[in-house]
Amino acid sequence: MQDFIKATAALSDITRLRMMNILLIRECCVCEVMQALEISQTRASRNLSILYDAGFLKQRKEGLWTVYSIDREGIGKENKKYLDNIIKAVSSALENSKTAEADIARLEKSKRISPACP
Amino acid sequence: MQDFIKATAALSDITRLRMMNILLIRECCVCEVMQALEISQTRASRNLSILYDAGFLKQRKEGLWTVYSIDREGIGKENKKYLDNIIKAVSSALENSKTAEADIARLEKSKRISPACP
DNA sequence: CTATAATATGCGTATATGTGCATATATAAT
DNA sequence: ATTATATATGCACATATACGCATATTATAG
Repeated sequence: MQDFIKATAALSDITRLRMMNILLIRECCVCEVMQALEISQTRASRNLSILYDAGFLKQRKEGLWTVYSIDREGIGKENKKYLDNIIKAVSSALENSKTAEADIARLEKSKRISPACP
Repeated sequence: MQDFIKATAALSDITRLRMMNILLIRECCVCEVMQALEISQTRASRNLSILYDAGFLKQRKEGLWTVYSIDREGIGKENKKYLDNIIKAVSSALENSKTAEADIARLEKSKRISPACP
């Protein structure tokens, strides 16, 4: 029950919903999320952590980058069945949103920043 | 998108989740909710309103009582498809919760208070 | 080892949220 | 009308949340 509350609390924020929206398209490092949503680094990092703690995302380090993506395996687990239904709800909630569309448009131009991308 | 945020915010609270739990069993007036969850009148009324505003409940007046119940028709509507998935998530989140069980046990003894029940 | 770059985090602050108390509102009975 | 009862709501307060700024941490490159 507490896990469910954590999950719904994580989604009841527009910044994090927008993050789910672009992550449903493809994995992103923090700086790509910043670019797509046009938000600060702190804000991106903090909110991605919250989605991660709630069980929606997995993360991996790739050089200097922390890459976040939807944790499809974790979400499929029997003891967290509700996450699956929540993700479906997220998808249907994002339909017809101008903001969500604009984020995706910017996502397409977003790149990992500088030095040398793998 | 704002509606979805309202809906998830409504569910990210233990009191309101417990309310959904008992309302999934049967409709209740405010005083029955108070008894089942052992909470104050203010708390019951306020939180039921929040669930109502979020689109999960419908209400009707029956004499002095305000009776709340899950709004199954509203939830089924095409433009609020996500509510359906959220309700499924609620149900699966409530499985194996001691608190939820205790609430149901008390719900069975809960009655509309005094004068003359219809 | 030092410098640089991407991300994480401590802290302060503004705003939002949950609650109880007291009181208002509405309905029904006398 | 007056009274009693179930529910709703204004207000105050304590706690939680979201954010930016500055700084710490982690990893790469020279």
